[in-house]
Amino acid sequence: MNAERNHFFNDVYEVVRQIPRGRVTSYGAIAAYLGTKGSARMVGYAMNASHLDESIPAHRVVNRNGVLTGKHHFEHPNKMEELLTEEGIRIKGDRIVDFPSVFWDPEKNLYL
DNA sequence: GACATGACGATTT
DNA sequence: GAAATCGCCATGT
Repeated sequence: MNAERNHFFNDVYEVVRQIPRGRVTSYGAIAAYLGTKGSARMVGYAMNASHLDESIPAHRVVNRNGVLTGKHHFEHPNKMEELLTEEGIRIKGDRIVDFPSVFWDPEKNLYL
């Protein structure tokens, strides 16, 4: 069948899996890394479907503000914040403290 | 196939 | 500096 159709989802999942522990990245960064093929929204959309795959640390993906926009899509709204805190990331409200410091850019750490 | 929606982002008001 | 607006494009109805 058309594996090409899912190319975007597949790529997004792969990049997300490469995120080191204690780091986070943004939807836009992933989209930019894959190219302009998909906008940041598509990344978020892909993550929505990621709930089918347990291997995807979706909690390490936040929006460009460092806000846990997708926490409500987890098993429990607190799960995302909890997981990040476990990895040494401090959360204030729904926002990551010192976000640029824990930000992981695939373009700077991954080589294609 | 038109209409509405969405885990975003950048720009403008 | 917060709120509103447009652009992005796949997915569901």
